Formats: sequence, C-alpha cells, structure tokens
Amino acid sequence: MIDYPLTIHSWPKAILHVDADAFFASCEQATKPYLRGKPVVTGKERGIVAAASYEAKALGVKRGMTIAEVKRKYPEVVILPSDYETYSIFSLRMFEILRRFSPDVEEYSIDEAFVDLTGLRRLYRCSYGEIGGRIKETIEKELKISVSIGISLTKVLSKIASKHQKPGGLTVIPGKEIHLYLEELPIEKVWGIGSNTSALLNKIGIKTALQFARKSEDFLRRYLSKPYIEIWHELNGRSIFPVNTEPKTSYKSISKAKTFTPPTSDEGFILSQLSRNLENACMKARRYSLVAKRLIIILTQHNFKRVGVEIELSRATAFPFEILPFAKEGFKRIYEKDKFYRQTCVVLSELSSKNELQLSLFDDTIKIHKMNKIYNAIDTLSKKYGKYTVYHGSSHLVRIQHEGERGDIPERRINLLKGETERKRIRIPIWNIKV
DNA sequence: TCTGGGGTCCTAGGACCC
DNA sequence: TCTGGGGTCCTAGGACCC
Repeated sequence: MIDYPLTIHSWPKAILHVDADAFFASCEQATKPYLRGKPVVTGKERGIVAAASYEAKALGVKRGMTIAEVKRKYPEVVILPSDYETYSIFSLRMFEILRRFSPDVEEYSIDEAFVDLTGLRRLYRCSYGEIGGRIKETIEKELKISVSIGISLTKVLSKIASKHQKPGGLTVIPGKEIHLYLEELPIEKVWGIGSNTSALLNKIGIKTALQFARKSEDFLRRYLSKPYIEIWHELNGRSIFPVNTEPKTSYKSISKAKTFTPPTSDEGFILSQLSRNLENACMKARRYSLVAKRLIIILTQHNFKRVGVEIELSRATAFPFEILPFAKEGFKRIYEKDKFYRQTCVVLSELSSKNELQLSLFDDTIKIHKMNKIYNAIDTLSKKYGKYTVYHGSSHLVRIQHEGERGDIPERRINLLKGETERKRIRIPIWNIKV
C-alpha cells in the first residue's frame, strides 16, 4: 500500500468560510438601490444567466438559463451585463474587512474567502460564532450585500457549514456535531468530490458524507488517491488544507478562449479570433511580468470535438508579434477547411518571470528592446482608453465582424447545425512542432 | 446542467540513466 | 546479450473548483 505523507495540524483549528450570496446580482443591487427587492440577473453579454438575485431565483430563474428564456418566461426580470470591474472592487473590500478581524485570509475566489480564526477568542472575548456574526454584520452594513458564513475545524467542514443555510446564514459546526451535518449530506456535495468520484463511491455503498467519513483509511486507500484521503481527514475534523494567505502573484498557465455563434468555417475569421485570444493572453502575461516558452492552440469544432497543437517557442516571450508566426503555423496543422468551428483557445504555459529572463547570444537585443517599448506603449494606451485601442492587424476581422453582429442569430443556421451535434468526448491529439 | 471561461493538482507510464 | 534494481524527469490524461 502506498503511504502518502500528510501534514495534520495538531491543534484544533477554527476556520471560517465566507460565501457572498448571489454575488454579481447583489453588487448590482448594492450600487443601484432601485434594484433592491427586484428580480435581477447578470450575464446579458453572453446570453446566459451568470448570477440571479434571490428574487429572481424565487421566480424560477436558474444559473445557465438563456437570457432569451428569462425574457420570455419572466418579463419582469431586470437583465444586466456582467460588470467585473465593479464586482472586483466589492471583492477587494470584502477581503479588506476580513483582514480587520484576522491577518490570515485566503482570497479563494471573487466571492469566497477562508479566514483562520484560531486563537482569536481571547482577543475578542467571545466565541468563534460571535466573531463570525460581527464579520457578517460588518460586511452587510458596509457593502450592502449579504453573505453566508460557516465556521468549523477544517476548510472542508467550514464550506459545508456556509452552504448549510443560504442566504444570510451563520452556521457553526463544532467537533461534537459534525456527524449531524454529514448524515444527510450526499457525498457529491462535499468540496473536492465531483461526479466521477461520487459515482465510484456510490458503487461501493457510500452515499452520504457520513458514510464516507466513517470508513477506515485502509479501506478508502484501496479505491482512492491522495486528495480524497485528505478530504476524509478534513471531514473527520483533522485539518490538512492550510489557509493560504499568499496573494496570487503568478500563474502556471494563462488561457484565453472565445466561443462564437453560430459556428463558422471562415478561415480568416477563426484565425483572427485566435490572434485576438493571443493578444489578450499576452497582455495578461505582461501584466504579471511573465513570459511563456510554450504555446497551445485548441480549436473546438461545431460538434465539440477539440483538436489541439502544442508549440515550443524559440524564446520565452509575451509579445504577440513574436508568437504569431508560430500560432499561424500551428493553426495550419489543425484547421480543416470543410469543418465548422465554435471556439478558439490559446494557452500560454511554461511561464517564468520576465526578470529572470536571460537573453541568449543569438537574440537580437535591439529588436527586443524595440518591441518592449512598443508593447509598453500599447499596454499604457489600453489602460487609458480601453482594451482594444491598439491591436494587431491580424485581429482586425474580429472587429469588423463584431460591429456587424446584432445580437440575434439567424434561426435557420442554428437548426442546420443542431442535427449534426454529437456529444462524444474525444481526446485531443497533440503534435509537437519543435523549432 | 447539456458545454462559458479560467484555473490547479495528481497519477501512471514511458524514456533514460547508473 | 540478458537480467535486476533504483532513480529522475517528462507527458498525457483525469478530476475538480469557481
């Protein structure tokens, strides 16, 4: 049997999880008071509901529903485009409030955070639950959004606690009561256990989180790998996952994808979409002072079959100008004329910090310095005047098409493609182009 | 829930070396 | 030439998250 090394924190911890309720919609209601109490939905720009306020949920609106359907069934719903800039500000302010209570805050996602409260009872002269209550009040008062809070011994348990009552809940799960919360909880609701693992566990008779937690470690190791053993410990109140305080400063990979409807076979258009993805990915890389040594291009066909190509770049870079020839070469290898495509995706990987970048003897240093200057200027202009003030000629078709688009897709075209759609998942063949 | 966009971690198996 | 043991690195694929 394999022995996985695990770090179990020896003292009992108090971990708090905050989860903002219907975050995007709540931010809209907070900034636009006339929307309070009304059904609100965001995601207009994509045509799919990204977030629905509780008033909208009460009507029957669900995440992922098409905007057209919402309009038809619930004409009273207010539909807004997602405004990530504003949501990010709310997010930062929420994290700032949390840091007033504890220095150990993990910014888990735009609307979620973990806070390590261990040891703070003495400082605040109250229970962990009461600290949670104060945090909740502060956020709701200052930001005018509601949050749900869970507190327990581990991250996995605190997630279960915050989900237990939504919206506006505050749930504390002490060690002695863990079983009460796991008893009725389907195993697939546990953080880190997805549909595949749930299906496997169901086959061996494990349906609830409690059944899982009560199994012996040896038994579980016969079926599952390390991450699940860690979850098992966490469900039993033994903290394995630390609250990670480090702010996100770097990436392992950066990807940009774009889906277009209806699918098209227009080579020029697809290539310019790709070019735009590349520009966006590079812009993000430059923002983090990163350079990529590897480029992956993936095209998704109308039937969701994906075809990809992986390319080693001759030099680590974040300049589209340098990468574009490789991208075009890769594209040529995977693009088939008679096929329809619905998405292009660009991934930059093997990222390293630009500052550590060594120029090789053969690199044209003057040219590189020039490019540096040009892209610095582009980044400045984008910041000042908007994202696509300056862009590569190769992305130009996107712009034209974009302006030509007027929302509705011709119905005939959709029907034409519907019949051909198959839901098979196919492996992505990857070839290497070594340069 | 039928597929939007952006990430991370883990594992098995092959290649290669001593 | 075959066989054995052990280590490291890399890659593709799987699974999961918001």
